Amino acid sequence: MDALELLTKHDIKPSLQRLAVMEYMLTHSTHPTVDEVYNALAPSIPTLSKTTIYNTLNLFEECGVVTYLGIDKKNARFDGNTTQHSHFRCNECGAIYDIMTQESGTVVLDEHPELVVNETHTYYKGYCKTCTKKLQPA
Amino acid sequence: MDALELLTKHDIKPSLQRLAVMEYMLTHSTHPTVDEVYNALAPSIPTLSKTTIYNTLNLFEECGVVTYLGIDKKNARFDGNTTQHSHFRCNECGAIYDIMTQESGTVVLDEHPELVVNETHTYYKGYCKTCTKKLQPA
DNA sequence: CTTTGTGCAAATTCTTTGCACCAAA
DNA sequence: TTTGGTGCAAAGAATTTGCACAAAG
Repeated sequence: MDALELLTKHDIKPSLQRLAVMEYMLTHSTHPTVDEVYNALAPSIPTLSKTTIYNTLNLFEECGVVTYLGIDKKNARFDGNTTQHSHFRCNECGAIYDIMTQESGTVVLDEHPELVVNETHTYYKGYCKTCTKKLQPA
Repeated sequence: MDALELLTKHDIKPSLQRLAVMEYMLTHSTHPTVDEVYNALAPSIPTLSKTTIYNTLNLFEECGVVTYLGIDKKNARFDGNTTQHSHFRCNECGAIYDIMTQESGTVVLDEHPELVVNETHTYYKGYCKTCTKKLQPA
C-alpha cells in the first residue's frame, strides 16, 4: 500500500507535506526521530517547518498509521511499519533493529482479564554484534 | 532486601538522600516520575533538590537497582521492582499496572543470535476496567 | 586534607501552542 | 467564503550542566 492510499484510507487529507512524511516513513525502517524526518525532507520542501513534522507524526500516530516507540530515552521515535514486530536497541551505539515475532491475535492477560489490551510493545535491550566485539576484543 | 543492603551491594555510597530515594522506590510500586519522588521526599528532607533526584535515579538505573520505563510519553518513570514483570498502561487515565510474567532465563532471539539481550521490556496499552466502563456505559 | 555528594541557577533540548497566512473545496 | 493545513516565533516542560559549598572518610 502506498502513501496516498494509506492516508486516504484513514481519512487524512493528503497534503504535500503529509504525503512526503508518509512516504518517508514507509521507505525508511530506521525508526526516525522528528529531527531526522525534518532533516531528510527539508531540502526538497524548502518551506517545511519542524512544527509540521510534529503535527503530522502526532496525527499519524492517533490515526494508527505510524507507531510511537518509547525505546529511546532522549527522543520520540516513530515506526511506519505497523505490523506486529518488536525492537532491539543496542545500549552502546543506539542502533535499533526490527525483530520479527509471531502474529498473535487478541491478547488477554491471564491474571487481568478486565484489562482491554490494544497494543503490545516489546523492547529488547543489550549489545549488537559490532559493539560486543568492540567491548570484548579477542 | 532493604535499601541499605541494596545500595551497599552495588557499591553505591548510602547517603541520606540516596537511602530515602531507594526506600521510596522499594515501598511504592507506582512507577513514579522524578517529580513524584521529589514531592514525596521534599517535606522530610527540606534541603532536597530535584537535581539530586535526577542524579540519584540515573545512578540507580546505571547500577541496575531501578529500571527505566519508557511507557509514558511525557515523563521518565522508574520501577524499584527489578524482578521480571511487564506493564499495562491505560490510554485513558494513565494508570500503570504490573503484570506478572514467567521468569525466563537468558533470551536468545531466534533470527538474531548475534544480539546479546540484557533486558526485555513488555508494555501493554489499552483501557482499564474503570475507563472501559466510563467510555461504554451500559 | 581529599574525595564525593548536594543543590542552586542557568543552560539545553524536546515539544507544544498561539496566531497569521495560505491553499483547497 | 469557509475550512483546515502550514509555519514562524514564543512558550512550556523535562532534563542536564557548571559550579560552589558541605559532608564524610
